[in-house]
Amino acid sequence: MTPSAQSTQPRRSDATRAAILRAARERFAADGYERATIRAIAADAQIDPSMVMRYYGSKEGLFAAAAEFDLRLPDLTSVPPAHLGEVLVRHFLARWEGDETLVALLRAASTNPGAAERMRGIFADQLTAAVATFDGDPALTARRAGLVASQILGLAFTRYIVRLPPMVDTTPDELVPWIAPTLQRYLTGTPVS
Amino acid sequence: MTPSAQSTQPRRSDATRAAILRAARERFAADGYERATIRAIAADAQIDPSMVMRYYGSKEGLFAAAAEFDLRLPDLTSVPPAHLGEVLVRHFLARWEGDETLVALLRAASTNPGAAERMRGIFADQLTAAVATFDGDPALTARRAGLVASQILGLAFTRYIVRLPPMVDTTPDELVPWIAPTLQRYLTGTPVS
DNA sequence: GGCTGTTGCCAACACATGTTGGCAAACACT
DNA sequence: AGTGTTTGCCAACATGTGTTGGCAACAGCC
Repeated sequence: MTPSAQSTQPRRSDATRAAILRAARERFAADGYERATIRAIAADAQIDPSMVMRYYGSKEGLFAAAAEFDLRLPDLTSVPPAHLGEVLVRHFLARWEGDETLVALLRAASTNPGAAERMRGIFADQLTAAVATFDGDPALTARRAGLVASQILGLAFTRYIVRLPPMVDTTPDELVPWIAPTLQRYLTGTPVS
Repeated sequence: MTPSAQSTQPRRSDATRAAILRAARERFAADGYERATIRAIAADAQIDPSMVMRYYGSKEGLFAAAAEFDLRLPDLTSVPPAHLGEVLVRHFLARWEGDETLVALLRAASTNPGAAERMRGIFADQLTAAVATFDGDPALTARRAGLVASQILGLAFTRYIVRLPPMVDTTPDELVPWIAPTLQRYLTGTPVS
């Protein structure tokens, strides 16, 4: 390790590292944490299993690196309040169609405590923070974010994990008019008793 | 095996079978399919691991027996149409608070294809059938059931699996007025474009 | 009593897993 | 050319897994 700035020197093994990460994301998404073996990931990346250990320390470390995930939520203050729900569904659907990281995280969170913890962090921090930008009541804010998470994750769970036929066969454009009003009410509505 | 009626003879090992099943449900619910080992289940039931094999054939067979699940949906034709959503949330929350079978199924469905298949069957058959009793349009019926499943399973996933704080700290009575309108619209509403 | 089927446990097998240490080749740098 | 570091592979270890076969104790029945 160089004592001075070490972040900007490209290493010769960067390609290998990237290949491992890509294979890991694929396997974790397809098989979940325990079924995705280091040997299988290494085989996909066409390298030796011991390389994975050297570069990522352990299986947990590899998962931690592979499941780095940013919701990339847009600035909600610049969205017309009446369109918040629609913007959010569209954003989420677009965000994880084609990026298997969230599926990997979702599958792993079911059985791996560390993954569940990370999932909690992502939604508690990023989503709650976004909701807080336009919601005044701090007590309600967390609940609103939790409710949105329940519908969003339920959508992902039924569509990408369980693969319920009616949820798989429906296009995002067909889904939006159903889901958007739900999120809209969770975000800006008040429960009627 | 007796060639005649064999279903009504109680066996001496019924207590053992039941203990295994109870321990299996607990372990599958707490750890998921792969982490729940036959040895741990046998230890919980205070029995030898080989007994599990003799009575349930294999780990998959044990899971199949432990994850038998009936939603026990009420007759929806006798429910005032305007209260369908509320009745359903209340029913689901009551149904799986205290019964860990669904949690076991939910966890396992994330990584085990067979469990996912069973989950698909449960919701496709039982829920879609229930919706069909009051919904006229067959094409829409499946979609309505899928949408309800997405919110219901999302609720269970965030509350019992990921354990998002705002969803865990909320009582069923507080949850109902938020979730009920969602289900109500999925069941009887029409999407606005 | 004797006999048959059941219940239970022990020990072991075959295999897959995460993980480690050593060693050869390729590289970077003087 | 020479030296230290990095990259990669091979072989192996320790452990945990589902699963199997054999053998003792027991219950039920003639």
